[in-house]
Amino acid sequence: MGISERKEREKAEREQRIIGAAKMLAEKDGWASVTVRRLAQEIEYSQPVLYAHFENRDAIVGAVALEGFGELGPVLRSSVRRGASAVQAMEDVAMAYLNFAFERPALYEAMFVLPSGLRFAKSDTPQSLRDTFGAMMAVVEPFCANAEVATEAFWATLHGLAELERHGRIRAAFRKERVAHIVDMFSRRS
Amino acid sequence: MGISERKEREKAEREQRIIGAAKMLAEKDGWASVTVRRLAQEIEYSQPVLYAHFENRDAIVGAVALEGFGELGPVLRSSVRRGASAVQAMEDVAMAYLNFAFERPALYEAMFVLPSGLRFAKSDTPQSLRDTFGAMMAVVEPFCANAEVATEAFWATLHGLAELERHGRIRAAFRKERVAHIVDMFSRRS
DNA sequence: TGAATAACTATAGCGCTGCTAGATTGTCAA
DNA sequence: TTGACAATCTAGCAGCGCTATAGTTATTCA
Repeated sequence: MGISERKEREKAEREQRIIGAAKMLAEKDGWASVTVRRLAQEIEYSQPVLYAHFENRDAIVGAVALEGFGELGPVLRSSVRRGASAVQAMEDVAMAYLNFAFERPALYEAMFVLPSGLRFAKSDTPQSLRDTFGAMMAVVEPFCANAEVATEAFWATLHGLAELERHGRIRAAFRKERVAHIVDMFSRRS
Repeated sequence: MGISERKEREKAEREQRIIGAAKMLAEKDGWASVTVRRLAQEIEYSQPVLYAHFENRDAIVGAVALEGFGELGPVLRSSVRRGASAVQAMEDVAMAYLNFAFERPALYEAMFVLPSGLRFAKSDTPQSLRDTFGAMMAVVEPFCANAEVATEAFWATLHGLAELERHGRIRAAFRKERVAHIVDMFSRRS
């Protein structure tokens, strides 16, 4: 039955094209301009075809978000310089996180802001999500007794910094000072 | 010229009714269900009337957001218990901030997440926004040399905690532990 | 007081959205 | 070749933000 396998392959391919088109359009013109109609046009199929792949528009955002986590984890891990101290490692991860948020705003938005139907901190949390959390925990762990709680706090701080700066709530010019401050705080033994 | 004054009064009244209706609908069914049509129906005028008050839908969100800041500042200030130590004061403000975010999610969303056209950290920043920032700075100041940067970091942490928990990214059950952890960190002299 | 003017408000419509029922086309087994 | 099934498209619904235009009401002046 090579036929059904080919069909499955083609379907997976098309699904990837939808996700790619969504990613591209979102990065280019923002998520508001990512409409099902435009995506359909992009992949050269009619609108209803998309609903054979995704339950609704949110699910498409969710698929992009998942790809984002697939990227963010490795980005954070590889951001740590060779031979870096534990403090430097934490600073590297913090800066890498913020750079990711600012350089890929649409992707970041899909991952953390838009409704996407993704579940976290639950049994069905995908591996890439756990990996990303793990990458952050790796640099927090050396300093804290309760690593999970501390990592959640660390993550929240980075997310808050990214969001407030992205919305112009805090001064972009002082990003480095803020990172220095929070790394200084998180890197004290307790 | 009492006539034009009466008209101005009526217009201001109607504007308040629009904002009130938006707030109410948003809290009840979420911002997605706050449509210009529904607001028009709510205040018993036709749709175009709303555009005599606000440039567009976002501006209505912005007006609600501004009211939110008018509430949040005083809430934070009055949250500090009488005779509280500096550390307790910081914890009180942190908890009050998170409670506000979770108890008034729609209001909080308007203030920090949705596009609202509000400017921050600029010369035209409204007083209520400065007040809110000041309320947070008041509890951070005693511990930090660069109070503004530290306050931005503190605020970012609280915002991150609120958003990640609201989206189910971190475990709601550990809120208190996280707050204890971040207060512990922020309340060390540097 | 009655006509002219200005201010206000409603109707109706545009182009867009997410989503789907039903018709149509293409594919494959009998 | 034909019938069944799956894949796909056409066409449409109800709703959205927003606005041009028409109509009504209130105000002003002769």
